[in-house]
Amino acid sequence: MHNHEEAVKRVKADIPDDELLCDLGDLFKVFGDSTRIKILYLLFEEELCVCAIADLLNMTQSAVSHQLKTLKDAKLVANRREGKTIYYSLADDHVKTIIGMGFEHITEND
Amino acid sequence: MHNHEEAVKRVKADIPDDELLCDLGDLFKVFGDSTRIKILYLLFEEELCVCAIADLLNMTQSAVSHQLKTLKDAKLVANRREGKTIYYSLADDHVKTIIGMGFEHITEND
DNA sequence: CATTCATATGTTTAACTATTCATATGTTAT
DNA sequence: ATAACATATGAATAGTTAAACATATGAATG
Repeated sequence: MHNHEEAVKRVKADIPDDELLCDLGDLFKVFGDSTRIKILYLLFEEELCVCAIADLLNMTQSAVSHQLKTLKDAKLVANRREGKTIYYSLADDHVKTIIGMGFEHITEND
Repeated sequence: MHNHEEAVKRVKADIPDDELLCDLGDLFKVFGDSTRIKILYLLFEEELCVCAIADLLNMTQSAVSHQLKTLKDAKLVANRREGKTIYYSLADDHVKTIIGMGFEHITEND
């Protein structure tokens, strides 16, 4: 094995907490599904009820509801009730920023 | 079913291309694994050879190599050869920005 | 209070994926 | 050329997960 001990020492000190890195991975995992990306994109425009999302994506209400739960657990979307209907919206601006950066990366590399 | 036709019409026009959204999902999928996040974080500091990364993460060379391939396919890392050794580094600044945004999101929500 | 509507949730299954193990490739030195 | 080293790759396996299906919750209405 060649000598890389110096580099290892330099880097080792600055490794963030393992739990933090796992949380980061878990957050991006939520973005890492095209259905969820689509839902987030829909909500860029305006808040929508569950069945509107299901209509727009041509998916069952159940599938959409499951994914909305995942998004809500990650605090990427919020919801409010109005009678029988529940409207979902983006939770904050990080969502747009993160997706925007991903978009840039893709479009800048062919 | 209640009436959400207006909202559906408004949003429907602005849905990006399906392929783009899938590509976006695929990109974030690459970030969505704690091992790959850790590798990227290590490379924040400086370029590293494969076995240094394996050392730092306490993983086999093979596992690291597989993940580096995934990262390279997504154009998140680049590499250069120096003799028998291959050094990996971050491909561009999007990586830092995207991870930084994810970090903010996590830390701002407890 | 029973029914209907909108949404949520538990369970199952098929597809995907991270790691391991074994092996191959490519480089340097003897 | 052959051996040793650094890395890559193919195949197998175990764990994860998205969607489908069936069912449950919770709100409005008659």
